[in-house]
Parts: sequence; structure tokens; C-alpha cells
Amino acid sequence: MKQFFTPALLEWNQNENSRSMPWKGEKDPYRIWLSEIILQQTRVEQGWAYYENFIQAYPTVKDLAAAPEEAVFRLWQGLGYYARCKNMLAAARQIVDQFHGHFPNTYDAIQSLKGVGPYTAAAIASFAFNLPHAVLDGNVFRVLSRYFDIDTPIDSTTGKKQFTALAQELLPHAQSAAYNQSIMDFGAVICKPQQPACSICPLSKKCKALQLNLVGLLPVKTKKLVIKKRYFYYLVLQYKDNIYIRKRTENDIWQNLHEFILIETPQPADIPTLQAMPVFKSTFVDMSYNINGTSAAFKQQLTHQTIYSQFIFMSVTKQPEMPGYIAVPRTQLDGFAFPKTITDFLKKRELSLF
DNA sequence: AATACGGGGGT
DNA sequence: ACCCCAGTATT
Repeated sequence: MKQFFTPALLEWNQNENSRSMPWKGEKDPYRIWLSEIILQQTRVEQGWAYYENFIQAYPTVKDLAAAPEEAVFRLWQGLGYYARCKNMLAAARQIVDQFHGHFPNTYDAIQSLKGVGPYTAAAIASFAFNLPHAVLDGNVFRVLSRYFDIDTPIDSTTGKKQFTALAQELLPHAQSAAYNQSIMDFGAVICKPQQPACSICPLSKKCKALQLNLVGLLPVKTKKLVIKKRYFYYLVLQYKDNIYIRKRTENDIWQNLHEFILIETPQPADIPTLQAMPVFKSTFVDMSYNINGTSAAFKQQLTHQTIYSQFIFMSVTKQPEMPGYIAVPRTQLDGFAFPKTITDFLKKRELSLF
């Protein structure tokens, strides 16, 4: 079984695999790294355009390291998991400062980069430097758990250890790049999460899950998701042509992205209720304002929460004191990175209401 | 060892 | 609704 697995996979890759991606076969570690960061927990189709935009904007790691954070976040806007962006920029600067602009070329040194964990280090080490490190991503978990009928939960510590060891054992050291590419493409194209293509699978005759009719039950995950609801009221405050925004810094979603004045409530609230809240009163103390209207409700589904947002258009005639906020002309809002809910709102041009 | 972190696509 | 995606950092 084990003896069959790797050669059969490589043969499939050679003869049947027609998957094509901009970074495939790439040898420049910078480009490989960039693609891997973008693709963490992200579908190839979703990351594709981002990769091309980043390569065009920052052709070398030095270009990226020299870039202003705002610009990098703006390019990342909409991709999610924004800590990746922060860490990516920090890693680029690490490479320039610590490694003198030369991409590190050992597994440990690669993993010392911000935002680079075991998977990404193995991917870069193998693709760029042909080092014998097996990748372990969602595809590999799925392929191995099915082919070998392993029901150890993949989100457990023992599961990670077990699959890491097995993946490493199956790796042909002389062909680590091809093998890693093969198993991930195979998982994406043949051994898919839903409706795997077992009928045309070249490994099917030795696949234990298929023999035991367990394909739909593997891999096993244990943890269940808890989703909470949150209610955001954004005060879009206008003075002359300026809108007030700030960067999110708290330990919460959308860190380092921008937003308007936020009032969060534990349940839906109407405007009088918001106006009665201490946070609202202290924001507008000694300030007369107008409320010019409200937007439609926006809903955004995240992994651990559902966010309902509404935008409230406000204006003042005297320049407001807004510590922590920056006044931005409407036409310059597109220089800042915002969460999806806000870019959706801005796209609707409801700002023209005032 | 558990949990949080986005947004999109599929069923 | 729920699951998954070329996972990692933090608690």
C-alpha cells in the first residue's frame, strides 16, 4: 500500500495532472512564499488575482519590504485573515534586515519568518530548494486519511503528529517538490472534500476508505463551531467634505483595517437607543449634529460570528474634536483598507445621500 | 489544548 | 445551515 502510493501519485501528476496556476513550477522563493501566504486557508481561485497584483506591485522582496503598510493592506483588502498581511510585511523586512535580502534557505530559518508555520516552511523548502520536507495541508490530511483509513481527528495534536510522520515517510526525498505539488493537486482535483472522483482515481484500487465505504466519513474533525451575533452601528460623520475614520487596533476582527465611528450593541437598536448610550453621548458632547438618514442593513457571515451592520449618516457644521480619528476627504477613502462590509457600503455610493 | 482569525464557494 | 479552503498565532 505504502509502496504503491507515492509512485502512483507521481505518475498521476506526470500523465493526468493538468492543473495550472501562476506560481506552479516557480523557483523564486519570494514568489513561492508570497503565493503560500496568500493561499493559507484560501482557495486558489480566490487568491489568484491577489498574487498577480502583489507580484506586479512588488516584484522583489526588497520592494515589498520598502512598501508603506497602508499600501500593502490596501492590496490585501478583501482577502481576509489580515494578520497574514501584517506578518507578511514583517517577514519581508526580516528578510532584508536579518538575511540581508537573501531568502533563507533552510527549513528552520524559513519557519522563523513571521506568518510561516510548518506547512508554509515545508512548501517553500521543497519548491524553492528541493529540501525533503513533506507538506501537510487540508488536501494531504484528506488524501492520507482516506487512502490509509485513518480516523484520528485531524484537528487533534495526535492527529497532526501522526499525519506529519506518515506524510514525511511517503516523501521521495529526491523529488520533494514534485511530490508535494502532486499530493495537493490530487487532493484538490480528485480526492475532493465533496464528491471525490473515485471512479477515475488512479489510487482507488488500494484506497482503504473506498473499499470500506468510508470516503464520506474521512477525514474526521472533532471541533464544533460556535457562531455569535454582533450588531454594528457605524456613524458616518461628515464635516465639510471630510469623513472620520480610524484604524481598528483592538484584539478583534479586522485588526489594522479602517472603519467609521463604531457603536456595537448586544442586540438590534434604534437611533434613540443609540443616542442614549454613554459612548454616543461622550462622543458628541458639546457638539450639535444632524442625523441625515440610515443605510440598509448589511449582513456579513464570518467563521465565528455573524455581523449585522447599519450605517448612520451624520453631519456637523463645526469642526469636531475626534481624538484617534482621521478626517479623510471622501474622494480619498479608497486609499485605505476597509473590511468587506464597509467596501460594500462604499460601493453602493450611499454617501451621496449627503 | 483550544480558540480566533475573513471571505468565498459548494451542497 | 454547514463544511472547506495550499494554516498560523495567541491564549
